[in-house]
Order: sequence, then C-alpha cells, then structure tokens
Amino acid sequence: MAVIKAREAQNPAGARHDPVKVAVLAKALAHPARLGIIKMLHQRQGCIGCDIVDRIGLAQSTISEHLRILKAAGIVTGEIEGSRVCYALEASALAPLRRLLSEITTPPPG
Amino acid sequence: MAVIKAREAQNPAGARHDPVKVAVLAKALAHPARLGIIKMLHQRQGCIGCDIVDRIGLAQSTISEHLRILKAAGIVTGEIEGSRVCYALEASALAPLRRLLSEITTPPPG
DNA sequence: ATCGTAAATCGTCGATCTACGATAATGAGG
DNA sequence: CCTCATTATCGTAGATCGACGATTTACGAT
Repeated sequence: MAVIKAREAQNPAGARHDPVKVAVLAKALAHPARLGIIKMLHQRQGCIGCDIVDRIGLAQSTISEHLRILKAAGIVTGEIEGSRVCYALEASALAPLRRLLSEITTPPPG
Repeated sequence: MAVIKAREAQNPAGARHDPVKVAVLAKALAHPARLGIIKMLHQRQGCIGCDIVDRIGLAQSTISEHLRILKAAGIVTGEIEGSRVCYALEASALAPLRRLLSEITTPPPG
C-alpha cells in the first residue's frame, strides 16, 4: 500500500510512464498464443488447469513457458491447488499499457 | 452455430479479434525506443524529421528500423517532404489492441 | 557537377524468442 | 510402495530481434 503511494508520488505530473514496464507488458501480449491464453482465462474466469494445453494446441512445455512469461509480466497469476495450478487473469496489471494508449489517443498536452 | 453467427455479427471480420494483428501491434509497442518515438510524435504533433535520432540517442540506421516497424504496424505514417520525411502518429491503428484491453478488463460475457 | 544532409538499406554480430522432446518434481490415488 | 496426471525445467535448434557501421539513394544548395 505504502509502496503504491510512494510510486505515485514519484509520478506526480511530469514523470510519465515507465517505458520499460510498458514495453514488458506489450511484449507479453505480442504473441498469438499468449493472447489466446489471456482470452481463455477471461472467458472461464477463475481457475484453469492444463485445459490450456488442449485448447491452444501447443506442447505442454511451450504453454508452460508462455504462462511463465505472462506471470513474469504480472498479467496472470498461478495458484497451486494440489497437483495442479489455477491460473487467473490479473487484468489490473495492464493498467500502465492502457494508460499509455489513452494518452496517445487523446489530443496532445496543449 | 447460432452463437457463432451472433458473434460474427458483432464483428464482421470473422474472428472477434485477429490475434495476429493484435500481436503485431503489441510487438510494435514492445520496445522502449519505439515507445519513445511514439510519445515524441504525440507531443510534437504533425511532422518530425531526423530530430528523432538526436532525441532518442540511437544510431540513424537503428531509428530507421524502428520507424519501419512502426510503419509496418500502421502506427506511424511517413510522408516524404523534399529530402526529409514527415512522420506522424496514426493512433487509430491501435484500436484493435485497445479493444482487446477493454474487453479483458470488463467482466466476462454472461 | 559537386557537396552535404536525410533517409533507407545491407551485412553482421550477439542476444533473445519460440518451439519441441526429454526429464524432473510434486501430489493424488490405487 | 508404485503409477498416473499435472507442471516445471533442461537442452537444443532455428528464427527473429536489436544494434551498429558502411553503403546507397534522393534531394537541396552551392
């Protein structure tokens, strides 16, 4: 909580977005398979197991790697449930990217 | 089948979002230098010359390559003006990506 | 015609990405 | 215990990326 406030304090008016953070988010979205995973997690909100492997149609190790990338970007969370993992979408993590898009689609600062 | 038809009615293109197209857009944003270019084009709306090279601080050939990627994604346009090129932001090209973000940040359908 | 500037393209290098199969690691169930 | 199912990790191969310098192309100015 205090961390968030501190970060916002760092970003009062002129500090803008962290380009690296936004780039990481964008890169996480920059693959059709990962977009498919994200959509799947959005539709079937809550938990998903290895159904992703069946649905996407890539090798299990490949899906695992894509999930790792999504988790590293904070877009997806994985909660262990016995011998399986429940993945969920963390849409709020995309806020910086969404903020950038809003900014560049509104008229310049004037 | 009826479900699919209803879905297509919402989105004449067939697939709701073309994952490949969205991935291309995201990939174009997935680099700090390109984000810097985009922001620069947003601020100084209208035309920009080789100032980008000076501002971003990378080699001219590198900037040219980044601009090529942005143009290929449709995010930036380049209009020849004598011996220089006037680059401009084409923010509307980002619509598919913005649509995806809106979709996955609203509650799932149903 | 020559020079200088702006931009694109080429060739190359190392780094990263993507995908796969094989191999662990972990837990459920017999 | 052993076996199966589910994930993660390792190793590898090919593709793509990112950066640079050098070169080429195009235009304006001298």
